[in-house]
Amino acid sequence: MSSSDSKKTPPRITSTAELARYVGLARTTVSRVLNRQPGLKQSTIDRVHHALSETGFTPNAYATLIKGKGTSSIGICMENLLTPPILLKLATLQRQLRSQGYTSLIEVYGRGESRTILRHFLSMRVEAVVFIGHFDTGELETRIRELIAHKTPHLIIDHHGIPLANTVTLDRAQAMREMMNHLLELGHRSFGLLGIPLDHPSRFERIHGIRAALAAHGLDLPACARSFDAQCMRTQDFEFGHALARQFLELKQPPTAYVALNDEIAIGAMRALQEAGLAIPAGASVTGFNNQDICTMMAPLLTTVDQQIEPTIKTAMQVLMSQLRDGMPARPILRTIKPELVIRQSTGRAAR
Amino acid sequence: MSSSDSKKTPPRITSTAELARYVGLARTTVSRVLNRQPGLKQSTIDRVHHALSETGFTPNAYATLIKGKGTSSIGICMENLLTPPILLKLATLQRQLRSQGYTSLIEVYGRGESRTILRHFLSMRVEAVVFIGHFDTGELETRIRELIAHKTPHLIIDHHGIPLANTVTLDRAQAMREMMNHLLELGHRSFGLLGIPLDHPSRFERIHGIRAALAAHGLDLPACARSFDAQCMRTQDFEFGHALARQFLELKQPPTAYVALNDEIAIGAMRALQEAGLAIPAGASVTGFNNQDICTMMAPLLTTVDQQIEPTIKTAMQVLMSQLRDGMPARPILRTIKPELVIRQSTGRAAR
DNA sequence: ACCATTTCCGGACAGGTGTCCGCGTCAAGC
DNA sequence: GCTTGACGCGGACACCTGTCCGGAAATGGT
Repeated sequence: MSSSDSKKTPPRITSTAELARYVGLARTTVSRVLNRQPGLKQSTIDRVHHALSETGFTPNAYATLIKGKGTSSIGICMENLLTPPILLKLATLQRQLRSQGYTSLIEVYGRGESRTILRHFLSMRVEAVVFIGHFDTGELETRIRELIAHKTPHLIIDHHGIPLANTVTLDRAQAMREMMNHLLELGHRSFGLLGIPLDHPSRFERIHGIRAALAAHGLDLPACARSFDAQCMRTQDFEFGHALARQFLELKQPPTAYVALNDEIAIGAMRALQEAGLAIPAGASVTGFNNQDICTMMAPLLTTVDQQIEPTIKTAMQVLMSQLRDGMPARPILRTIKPELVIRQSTGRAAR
Repeated sequence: MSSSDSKKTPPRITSTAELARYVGLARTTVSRVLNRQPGLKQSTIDRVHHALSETGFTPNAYATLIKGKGTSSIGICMENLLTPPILLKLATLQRQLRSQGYTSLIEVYGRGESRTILRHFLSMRVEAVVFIGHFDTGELETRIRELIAHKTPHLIIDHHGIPLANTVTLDRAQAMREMMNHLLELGHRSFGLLGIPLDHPSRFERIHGIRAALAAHGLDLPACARSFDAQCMRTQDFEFGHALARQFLELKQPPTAYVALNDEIAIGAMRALQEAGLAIPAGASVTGFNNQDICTMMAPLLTTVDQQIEPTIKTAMQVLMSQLRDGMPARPILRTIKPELVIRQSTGRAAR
């Protein structure tokens, strides 16, 4: 009655010692099997493996990782604002990290929680921290300073404007320059900016690109472009775009071209314009940003800017891996990704 | 030269012992401060806290969690297929878990990787595992069996059809019944199903609801509904819906109402129908599923089904917490969420 | 039966933290 | 100057795994 009743309920094993007792071996022997050390009889190995699959035991990861010899884990932060392109980046990054043997700790958080999150990451001894998406610049900069002081590598994807941070970001100034050139060549001279305030720091890059393109044509930004966004309030993007466009339509001289912060706002605006009886692009041109799938499902198809997600993540991995290999760089790394203008049907010759 | 040069570079501290040496206290004293034990002078506490913020030291989580007495962590699994509603659920769930003191380990994986992921979770001693979204049923069932054998609580959100699993899911049969009733009352008698195969197990629920509604009106499913999807191939949903609708338009008698698996497919189909010169809803009705933001940006506004994400996650939390408190239930828990039909403009009286 | 070799045991240590306990120290009160 | 109490010190143990090492046991061959 000692060895024949184990067929029913394999006990719950929580340590290698218990497993060793269960199969009648020494703890060290079991450990050697688990770590594929040589000098073991095949029958012993099989015996352990059998018990392993029978009980579903897994060695406690925390015990192995105490020694601090590399946890092989990366912390990834994102803000609550989950948009499709950001998520695509997340999934791509996690897959590539896993293929390199790294596990990722992901935290989605709201404003003011970043301190807690970062402390959690550090207590988990992550080897690097990645931020994806847009954040509160001040809060983020504080976190970056802490990471640098802590000598933990970091990387920011898609948030430009923190000089001391390692950054991989789309060249949004270049994107806006190309977009504006496209519109200028079509004869547009008055522009409505949707979701892009003229003076908000987080949109500095875009405004800079717009201004440069206008200047190259001998035009002045405040004279021919207008924005209704006092500050950056991004919720319910579709509705937001819709409301903004309606505001523009109340002007005596509405703009002939609308440049939106993203595809959702552009689509909302398109709808408002169409509701007001304007044909697109005959009556007004509209441009988006991000080139999400939905752009090809609108009538008309939306002209937009492609984010180049694959190259972005590829570059991000390079920057990350080089830091993990060689340690933190002397100076912050900045890599910009070239955007790609995607011209479809929502832009056309200016009326008049 | 021994105590005045520490202003420049606070050393990198990696253990409480080092921190204790740094502030000139005993390791145990520091530990007591960190764990808020009574019987300590305020000045001592301040001294430690100051050094703490100065060096940015965080206790090694792995060392504390060795003992296995509750890691307070939950594993969350999702498939590569990241859709907005699924992500909204993820973010909501993670936030609620955090407010209850749990951290979440998130893994986004592709087919065939679930075994590795689950082993990782178990080695991290998670207290429960949550699956969000749609999965390969066979693979998922195997994982659930392992979890049950391992006495680890689990929960599946939004994947119906595994009897032995604890499940929280939208009542999709009910949703389809209501939707079909709506269409039947409008006079529709021939239906095109988009992305909903008639015999695929993962769509069983929906077909069941559709069949029930038809039967209540004395109608027969195969006679009046048709689907072109041989199997469940979901990539590029917009394109998919577009292609499916075009296929239907080649029939001699195209259906008067189209019922889509989700909003994206419905939008793609709407576009194909409109391109073919059909007005919606005058020429044909189209329905979506999920009630994503974009539904209100289409012309016409899309009739759809709301997922009730808040109640879903609230229920999920209840099921999770009850398991964590009282242990695994004797019988699997099944909670269904009542959907809400959202009637907008894309459905109308049947032509003829 | 003896010896050599393979294989396994069991003890030991390290790694960082939490906790308990006895003892030393220091200051305050009498 | 003594007692008393408050507070910090430092040793010890536990948690679980990986690894090393000497010795014991089993196995194989002759």
